Formats: sequence, structure tokens, C-alpha cells
Amino acid sequence: MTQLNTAALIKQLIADIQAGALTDAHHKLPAEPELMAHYQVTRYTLRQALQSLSKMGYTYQAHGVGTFVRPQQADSIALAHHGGLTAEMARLGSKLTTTKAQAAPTTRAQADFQPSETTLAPDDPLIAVTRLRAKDGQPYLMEQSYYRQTIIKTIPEAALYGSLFNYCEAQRDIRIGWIDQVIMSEPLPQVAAEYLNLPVGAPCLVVQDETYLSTGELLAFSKQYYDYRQAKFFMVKKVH
Amino acid sequence: MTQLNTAALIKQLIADIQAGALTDAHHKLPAEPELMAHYQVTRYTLRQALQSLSKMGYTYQAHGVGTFVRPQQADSIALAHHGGLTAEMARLGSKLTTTKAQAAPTTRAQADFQPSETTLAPDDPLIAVTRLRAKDGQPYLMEQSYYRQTIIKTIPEAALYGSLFNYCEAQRDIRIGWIDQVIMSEPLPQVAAEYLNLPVGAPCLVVQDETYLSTGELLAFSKQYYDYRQAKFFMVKKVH
DNA sequence: AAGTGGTCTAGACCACAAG
DNA sequence: TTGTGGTCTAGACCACTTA
Repeated sequence: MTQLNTAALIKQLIADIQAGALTDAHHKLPAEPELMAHYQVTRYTLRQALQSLSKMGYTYQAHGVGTFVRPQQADSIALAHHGGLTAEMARLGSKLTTTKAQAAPTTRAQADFQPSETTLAPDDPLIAVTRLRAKDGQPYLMEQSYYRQTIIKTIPEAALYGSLFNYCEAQRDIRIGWIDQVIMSEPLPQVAAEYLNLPVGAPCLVVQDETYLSTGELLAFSKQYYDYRQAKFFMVKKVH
Repeated sequence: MTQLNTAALIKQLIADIQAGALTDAHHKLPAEPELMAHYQVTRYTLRQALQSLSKMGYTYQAHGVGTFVRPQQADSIALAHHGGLTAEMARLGSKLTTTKAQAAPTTRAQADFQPSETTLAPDDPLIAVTRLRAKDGQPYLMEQSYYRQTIIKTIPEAALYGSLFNYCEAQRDIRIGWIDQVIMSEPLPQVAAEYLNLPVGAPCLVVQDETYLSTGELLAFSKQYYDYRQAKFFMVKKVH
């Protein structure tokens, strides 16, 4: 075990928990001093990792009692997940694939919806990306996104069918800082209805998000229409 | 400024930001060393508070550049908010009121829906609470919740029309630890449809949650049906 | 009283962006 | 090179649960 940082410790803890190597009969983890010694990290690093695990629903910590692993939330997407949606679906044991994708140049003024940030010029060049994505072969979501062409330059065909998130992160000079997400419900629009095999106007779970660089500059904005019968989002709210 | 802890610092920062007392012309906050000196806290406490502010969408931090205040998300409920829903609505400048409420004893087996935790006995005594809640006088959501009678004993009429969250927190021997939330979309059921003046089967934004004590014990589970035209949820996802 | 997690201090070093 | 935020160490004290 050599010099774990927080990210590595999180992975290691998840692996060790899933292997059942850490918990006793009551799903209780060793106390923090023991874990610190075992993984050779200080309390700060350990607790950063345990906080991540709590937010993802893996564990909870009871003051004065101990740290316990929880039954896994099996069918919901954790809003606190790391990495892209594809990776999160993999955690749930499902495979997310892109069945159809197309990209075309456009401008902000011509987009189907607008970002909340109003500082973009109407003729700001965008790359419009429409994708149909399936979960284990079943239609799952339709995604309409707009990438700022001044930042991302071009999106190769291969990236469209893989993880656009990973593609962006791999670019030089592009470091994603955070993503704003607005979760809502809307009547299903026609394009999405056809793909999801649902009537127009049926319930639809919608996520509208805006991706910002670590400098605070807007990189992209998008809207995802999920099949309401399949998609659920999960989060843990700590109370203090 | 006397001995601020994290919670107090968060409040103070929000107040100072809203008063415009902290930011320069570019919405930039003073650097961390300055803030530490100003509020007389260490970097740990300061950064805990700034992290909270980031998650609530008040600010963002740009590595190597500085900390900036963001335009406020005006019409969305922040999933990272502290306290109850009533308090969060107040932040948005709206008033959440309960227009109708009723409580009745029941058991787990008779509940309309079940918690994910399966360790509750079928005859576990519950208090069923149904509430209709309005935002600024307009019908906003219907809530069906079940409180475990072995823990909460009784719910007075007054609490039903106020904040049940605050009522529980105020009880002796009851310390809320965390709340699991599953966000989804469903066809609007009839009871909620009547209240919200929407057709049955219309889109509905649903939050199903489970409230746990800090000891890990289940306190309550509930389902809230929001008017999809009014309710949106907001969150910030950090990427590293 | 003992052992657990929760908070906070003080300080070091690293990574990033801009001049 | 300078100044910013990001990560990590080491250790103290507090609050809670259980015995």
C-alpha cells in the first residue's frame, strides 16, 4: 500500500468493502485509527474519502458508534457519482451505449433552449450534438447538447459514440470545473417520444445541465430526456 | 466577530455577499488568507464554508485565480440546501404553506408504498400524514409520509401545519442523521391531480425519501408529488 | 470511563493561471 | 515569478453512545 491519495483511497475502500474484507458481521467498518494505520493515511484524507462514500450511499457514520456499510441503492443513478454517466451505469451493472449520434454547427440564437448564462453572444458558434442512448440495448434517453466551438474546436465521430465527458477531459487546455444540473419533469416532446416508444406528453424526467471549465467559462449546455420508467436519481442529504 | 464555527461562518458569508460587502467589480472575493484574517478562522473552517457555498451555487472557486460569486439560481430548489423545505423556499422569496393536513395511525403493511429498508415488521406502527402544500397560495405539492410511531410517538396538529422537519429536530432523543432521496418522474395520480388542477397522468416530479436518525435507524419515509410546471431542483457537481 | 466520530488549529507542500 | 486555490500532515479538543 503505497502513498494513497483521496481518489485512490476511495477506490480502494470501495473495492475492499465489496470484497467483504473490511466489515464485521454487523456491517461495521474498523474505527478510524485502525483504517488510518491500515491505509497509511492521515485522518484528513481518510475522512475525505469516507465523506465521499457516504454521499454515494455506500456507508454512513454514526457519531459515537462507528462507520457502517449500507445496502446498495441498486437501480438509481447516484447524483454524487464521479466521472461520466457511462461509468455510473457500469457501477449499476448496466451498459450505456449510443445508438445514434449526429453533430452539426449552429449558433446560440438558433439553439432549442438557452443557457442561464446570458453573456454569450447570439452568434456564438456552437456544435449541436443529438444523441440517442440505450441502457442494455433498451432506449433510455435522448440528449440534445451544445458545445461552444470556440473551446472544443471539433468533435470526432468516435467521441460521439463514446463518452463525450471523457473526450473533453482528455483535451489539452480543457479542464472541467463543475456542472450545474437542473432536474425537472416535462411532457415528453415528439422526437424523444418516438425513440423511447412512449406517447407524446407522457411524463419525462429531464436534466438540463451546464458544464463550466475550471476557469468559470461556459463549455457546453444540454438537456437530457430520460425514460421515466427506467431512470431515477439518488442522493444522500446529510443533516447537522 | 467572535469565534465563528462553520455553520455561523456560512451564514455570515452569505449575508456579507448579499450585502455586496465582499466582492469587487468582477464578483471576486478576497483571497483565502484575507478571509481567514477577516473572519478569524483557520483555512480548514474557511474552506469548509466555501465548499458549502459552492454546492449551494453561491460561489465557485477557480484554481490559481480566485473565488467568485455566481448569479443566483432564482427559481430552483437547491438540493444542497440546509434545513427544511420551508426555509429553502424562503430563500427563493416564496412562502410555503400547508393548506390541508391530516394524520392517522396505520402499519407498514398498509402503507401505499414501502421503504427500501426491509427490516421493518409488517405491523410496525406508523403515523400516516397527508399534506397539501402551497407556494405563495398556489397549489404546489402533495405529500404522503409515514412516521414510525415507536420513535415519534405523536404529532401535534400545530406541527402538521408548520415544519415537520423542525418539529422532529426539536424533540428530545431524536437526531436526524441523513435523508435518502430518490428523484423521479411518474404519471400524476388522481389525489394529487385534483389538488394541483392537472389531469391524471400528467407529468409529475416525484421525490421519494427516507429519513434516518443519526444512529442509522429509520425514522420516516415519504413521497412528494410536485407540480411539474413549478418545481425544479438544482445542484452543482464538482469535477476533479 | 472508554471508545467512537465531529470539529478545528497550524502549518507544509503542490498545482494552476497570469504577468 | 507571484499569488491563487487544492491537498495533505499532525495533533488537539469536543460531542455522542455505550457500558
